[in-house]
Amino acid sequence: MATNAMFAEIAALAGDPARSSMLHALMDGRALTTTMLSRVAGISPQTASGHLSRLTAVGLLSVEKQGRFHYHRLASASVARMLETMMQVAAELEPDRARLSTERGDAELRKARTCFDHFAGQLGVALADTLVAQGFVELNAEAGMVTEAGLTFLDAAGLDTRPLLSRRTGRQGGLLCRQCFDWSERRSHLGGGLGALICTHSMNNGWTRRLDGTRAVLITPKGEKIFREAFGLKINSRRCT
Amino acid sequence: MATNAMFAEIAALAGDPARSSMLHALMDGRALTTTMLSRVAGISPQTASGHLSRLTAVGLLSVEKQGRFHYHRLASASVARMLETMMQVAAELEPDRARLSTERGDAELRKARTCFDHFAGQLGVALADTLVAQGFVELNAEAGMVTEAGLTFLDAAGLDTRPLLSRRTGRQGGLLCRQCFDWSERRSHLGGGLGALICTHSMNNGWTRRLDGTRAVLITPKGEKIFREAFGLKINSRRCT
DNA sequence: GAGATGTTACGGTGACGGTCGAAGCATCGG
DNA sequence: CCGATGCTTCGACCGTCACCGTAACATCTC
Repeated sequence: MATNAMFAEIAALAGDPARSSMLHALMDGRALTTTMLSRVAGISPQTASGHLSRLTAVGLLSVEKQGRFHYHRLASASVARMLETMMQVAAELEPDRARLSTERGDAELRKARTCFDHFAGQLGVALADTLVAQGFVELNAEAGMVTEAGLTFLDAAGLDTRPLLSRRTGRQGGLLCRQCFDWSERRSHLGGGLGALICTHSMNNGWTRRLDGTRAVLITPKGEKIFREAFGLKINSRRCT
Repeated sequence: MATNAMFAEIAALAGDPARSSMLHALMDGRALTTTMLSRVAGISPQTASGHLSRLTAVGLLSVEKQGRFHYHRLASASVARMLETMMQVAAELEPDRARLSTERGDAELRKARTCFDHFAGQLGVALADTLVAQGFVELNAEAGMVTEAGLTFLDAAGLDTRPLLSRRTGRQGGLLCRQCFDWSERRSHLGGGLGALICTHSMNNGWTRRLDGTRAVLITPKGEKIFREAFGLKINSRRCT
């Protein structure tokens, strides 16, 4: 099998701690510079440069030059999903799960973060929960679907679902969509095109914004009001455990 | 992040060519002995034993001792899905895709094979296609769903869908199910619980059987008749390209 | 019990690759 | 034009790990 060698190469690239750190830092879909990533990984810029060159050469990353800065990002959504899946297995195999809750800087990450192109953490799970509770979305461990009522609701909320509907295949149910397993909440939340739509719309309309330098996401007062009143979200009652 | 170290360790384990070969050999869900796996990887049994110990220690594999034989298998469906996802990225990043079609022993693999617990290859894709064409299943790039008519059809074909229905969450559509992207056909096919149900039922009823030592699957005359008459499958017209 | 087979443990060897310092190139600002 | 910043390449060092012999243990067969 020809892909076997490529498989091993990809896994080996992801297997180095320094490269692994950099890939994780890029999992929110943003682009970071070489020096930024070297600091994340705790290595010198020279070493980071070599790593990033290799990751780009095989196609895991893509590079965009802006002046003297080189911005690196994940090359595709497939790569992001691969990292998510590996992350999930890593979380499952983690021997001492109790330590997770007492992790130092993770509190904000656990509350709300981006997962390449959609929300995760308590915000992501709570959004999925409230949409399910209102019958707008169906979700199980294997897949998800937006109901007809859900499409109407999303349109009313100002989210343009037309680009998603173009991918629609059948007519019997609603819009089939991807579900993503949350490694910190150990629950399913919305991913795929629908998750991306909600996330970008929230960012563009000031409902949420990124905390600089991390994957953590801040819910603005405006966003909290909208999430509570329009979506029926109760994020505040969901304390960190 | 505590899972970062575990992530790197998992990736590093999968990154060695010898271990990668063994993991691929186990991707059909069967259990193989240490010596069998050493032959697959082209290394000595001693070396293979060491590799398998490490893979088991972190939890990627599980071992079952039967007399002097040690049977190794993938520890969970999560691990299998992780390997599938990595396989998909590897296929996407493969530089010369034309070579795939002329690959030596891959012809049988491309025709019909198992993907941990469900069918893949031309058989898997054709099964999905015919079920979609008859309105029994809806499928897009992100998810899948069995319609009410599909559930009726499966029951009539002798497949017990009750264990799947217990996971069902909503009532509006049908049964949400996992879709799996086929790295050789570059199309979606049925995975998850539904895919596993079809595969095990086919194996148990003699519709298909495994070609010894590989992931390739042989469609028996009985199975071909059933697939053609009951499922409306046209696998023979789909020649290797 | 004796021989054969499957598996694991140990020690030594060799190669791959991660790391940083030094140096060179590109870009921005003054 | 010149210094500063970001990035890359090169060379050398060094730790890690895959690999195989050899040997020991477990199990099955005769």
